[in-house]
Amino acid sequence: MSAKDSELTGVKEIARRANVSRGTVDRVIHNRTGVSQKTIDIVNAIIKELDYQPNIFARSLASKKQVVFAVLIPGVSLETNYWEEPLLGITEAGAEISPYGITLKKYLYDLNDKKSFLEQIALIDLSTVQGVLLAPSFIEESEHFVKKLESRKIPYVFINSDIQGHDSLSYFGPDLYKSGYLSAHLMKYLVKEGEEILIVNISKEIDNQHHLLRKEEGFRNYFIDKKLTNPILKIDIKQTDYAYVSKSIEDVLQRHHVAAVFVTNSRVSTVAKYLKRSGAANRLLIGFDYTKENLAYLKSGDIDFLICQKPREQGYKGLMALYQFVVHAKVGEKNNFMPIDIITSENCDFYIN
Amino acid sequence: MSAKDSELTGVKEIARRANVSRGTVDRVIHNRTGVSQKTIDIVNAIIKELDYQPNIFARSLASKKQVVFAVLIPGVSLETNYWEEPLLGITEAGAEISPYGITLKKYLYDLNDKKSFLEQIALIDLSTVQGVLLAPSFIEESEHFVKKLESRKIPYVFINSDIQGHDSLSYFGPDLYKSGYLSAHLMKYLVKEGEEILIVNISKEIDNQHHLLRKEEGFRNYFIDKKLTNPILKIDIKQTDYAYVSKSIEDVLQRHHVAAVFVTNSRVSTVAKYLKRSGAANRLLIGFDYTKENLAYLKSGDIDFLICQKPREQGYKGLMALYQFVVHAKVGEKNNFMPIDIITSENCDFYIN
DNA sequence: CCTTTCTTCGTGCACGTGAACGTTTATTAC
DNA sequence: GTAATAAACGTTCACGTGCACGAAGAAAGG
Repeated sequence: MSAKDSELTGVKEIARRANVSRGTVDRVIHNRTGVSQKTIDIVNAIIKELDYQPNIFARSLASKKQVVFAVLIPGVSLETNYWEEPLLGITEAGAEISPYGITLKKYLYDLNDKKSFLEQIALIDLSTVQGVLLAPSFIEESEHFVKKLESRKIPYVFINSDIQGHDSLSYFGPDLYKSGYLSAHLMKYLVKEGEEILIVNISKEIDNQHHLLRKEEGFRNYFIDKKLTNPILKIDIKQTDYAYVSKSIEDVLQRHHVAAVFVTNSRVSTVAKYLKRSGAANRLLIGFDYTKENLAYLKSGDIDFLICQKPREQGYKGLMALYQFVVHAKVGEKNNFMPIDIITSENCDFYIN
Repeated sequence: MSAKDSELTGVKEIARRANVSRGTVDRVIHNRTGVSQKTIDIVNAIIKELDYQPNIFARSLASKKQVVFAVLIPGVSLETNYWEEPLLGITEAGAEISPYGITLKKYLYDLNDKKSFLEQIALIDLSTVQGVLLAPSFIEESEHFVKKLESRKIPYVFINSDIQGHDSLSYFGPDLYKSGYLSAHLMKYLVKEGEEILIVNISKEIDNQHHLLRKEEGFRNYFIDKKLTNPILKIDIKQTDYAYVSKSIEDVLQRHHVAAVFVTNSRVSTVAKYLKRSGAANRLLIGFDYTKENLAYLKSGDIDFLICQKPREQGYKGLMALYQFVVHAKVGEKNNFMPIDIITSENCDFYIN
């Protein structure tokens, strides 16, 4: 750590102990050719023994190589500007580490369009990339992509939603199951026993987004765990425009007496809009994310609660974790669940995304 | 920014343009002696023109100097472990920047003892310190200290509470006035018009801690702004032990019919303890901070709301701001108010301090 | 045995800055 | 005017690492 240990550390010391030159040690460290297996083993043993950490200052000085991170997340869409926030956090972290020679390349895909996800992936030149930060919105395609990353030994960090069973460096985002669970908990307080509850999934790609599915699972399991008898209805709405959404909701509300609505993503404002216009705003409405539209309906009383999970921090911390690993070889926690913030009209003015 | 600009930047280029040697430029940059005023002016002009930013890698490589930051905050006390959290954030940031040669020196004082604050200050050897992160709990003493820092041109960052009118680099903490204001807002929802409200300040050094005073001010002003008629009582309790606190509260409660209690700091658990024991827990109780004790009373229903303001993040961001300034000469926002989180028994399990 | 080729390794320069040391020029003292 | 001193500036090495170049030795082929 301290500068005085210089005689006991560094490539020079390793070389001295191994009775080889600095160049040879360097070759071992960088897995370059031209070293006998015997020497490799000796050097590696000493590296391990000394717990050698390369001096990143000297390294960056000597090498003109820039470290490049690819960022693969949704862009802002017409229906929601949610993804502005993670991007802000990412940009902030990017600015912080840019003095250390890190460059970001951003690839923004359309959350409504699986094809654009693949297109953006195709644009990433993996041979020039030392790490990837991604939101794995489409399960299968993401899995395929991260397998490619793994085979190339490129570290990657998930944000916003996780894919289990893969060797990601870490995950920063909600505990999806628990956010659904908490939403149910909140709802229980405000509906009476036996009243009907409606779950609304709005997404062109519902089946591919386990994001929504996990939340629904958590929500339902709360009612099961607590042995509550409220009937739970559900609709999947695969078009995101207002006309289609409102019609779908209307359909259900005509046939059922729904006391509370749970929208599994930030599209809750679309539902709020309909409920308000149709004069049915007295129903309890819970949804996700502190977007501009949602905020307006929260303030007007049409949305009762918004669940929010620090989108900006997800981006910031996700990128930082990647940086800490790639540059400093520091491994942090694998799962980093964001707090589940409950936003109401009372505290919304003080919330920071 | 990029490595290719190397010919156009750096000390070498400055020297070339000024027709002097690198050594002379170096002397100007570091305000060392041995350069004529004329040369100094020329070099400085060029530095400004080129917007020269020293290469921190080369700098740290060449210089064995360690950067030292002093951290001056309260230690954990018997009554509250609140200060664990800022310290955690500080330690986390410290670990992150330690590869860049930053060392922390921690000076923990007793929040209940003004003398210990002065003692810790006396321990700080300012000639070895390049920056200070502090919680200015005692107004006058803090002012005196930061004046000394200013005269030595040592940058400093406030956390937790701010002192106006000083040249701090920045502030990370609550907008005290607004947190009082929001508390009042919450309280309004749950008391009826005309019911009596009690403000409780618990601290050995109330008069010195504008922390408490500003919160009270915000709280009172809400009721004034909204033209509410609830009588507002107040007690200052200058001993922090349970016996004394409970007696003080009991005193008031016997003489008044109090519907709601607002405790201006984390000592709210002491009040909760009394209310619970005395069987008077049906009163609304609002206080501050996500401490272990408070959490227990929140879950048991004896505390209704906790206002919390990211103590850990205050520490983390405060130290980072200091680092960004000292090492990268980056100036961020001066006032960084933390979000005002409302913790209830519903979301407390998901909160991150 | 000599030449060629390949494997294995050592040496030296470069990165941009800090700082000690050396050199030149200007100033002062006698 | 000369020596002594001070002021102003130039030169050089060091920091730890990456990388190009080339050397030494072993292996292979004739």
